[in-house]
Amino acid sequence: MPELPEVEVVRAGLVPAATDAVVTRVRVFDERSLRRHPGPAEDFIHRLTGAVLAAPSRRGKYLWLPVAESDEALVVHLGMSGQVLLRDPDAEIAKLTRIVLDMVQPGHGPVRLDFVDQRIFGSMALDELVPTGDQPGERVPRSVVHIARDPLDPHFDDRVFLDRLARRDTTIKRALLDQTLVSGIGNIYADEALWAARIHYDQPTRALSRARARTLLAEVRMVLAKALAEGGTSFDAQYVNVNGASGYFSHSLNAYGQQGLPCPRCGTPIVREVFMNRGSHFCPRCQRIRVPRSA
DNA sequence: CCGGACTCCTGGTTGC
DNA sequence: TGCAACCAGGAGTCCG
Repeated sequence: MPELPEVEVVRAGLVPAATDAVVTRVRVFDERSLRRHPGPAEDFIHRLTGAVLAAPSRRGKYLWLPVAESDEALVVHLGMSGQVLLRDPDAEIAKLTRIVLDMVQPGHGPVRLDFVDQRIFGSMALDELVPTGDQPGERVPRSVVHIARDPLDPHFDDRVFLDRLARRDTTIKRALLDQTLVSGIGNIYADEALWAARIHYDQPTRALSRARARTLLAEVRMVLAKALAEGGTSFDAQYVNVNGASGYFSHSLNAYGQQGLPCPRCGTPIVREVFMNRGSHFCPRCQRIRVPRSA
């Protein structure tokens, strides 16, 4: 599942081909990929055709391409299975392609942007850019306003995050996956960061000390940065899958999907449990729920 | 504020 | 070999 590192790899991969590109043609093969667009496909096509795109931005798992000299942006969310591919305009269109943008980039020339999405949880949409309020001049799509900054954002405020976390009466993995508290973390990197910090996924946040919360945040950053470094080097220049088809960096996972395999730290078999309708992978020895003595 | 249930969706895998 | 059931889960919404 694309999480922050995968989306960032896509964003970075799009910079040379999409910045200053003119959209010359828009094809929508499946309108369900426009579920979040406020209008019919014809509206999407009409407004996007002829638009000049600016450098792509990202917050958490959301990616957007501002439309130059306008208050709009093309918002892309990859959902569970979305991919953004840059192709030669003459290349064959793959089976699960939902939307295709033909573009011309000065210097780069003609290029085709394919939005491929098997499960159609992802989407493209045109949305209004609005000020963030806390950073002068900064704008994000309206549909992204409620998303918290991600831990790799230079304006992410550790203290604010730790304060908000401390006030939450919930469990830690639920909090990590709450994109309005901290963004960019999905199921894989939540499990990986919790493993690294030796915290059980169902640990009540009320019983999590500030020191351990700080450690967890540091591990989240490390896990994201490491995946980003690996993903960032795994795709080459031009007409490649900018989504990095490299299996989401699965070669360096310690807990996610490792059920039955020995914990890299202590050798105890990793356990998988269902939590929040998804798998949670953890070491039953290294990661135990801790409760205060008074509780 | 919190959590649970439900919805969206389909290719690949599993099980009979 | 055939086919149905099951699984993966990001995120929004509704409800108690």
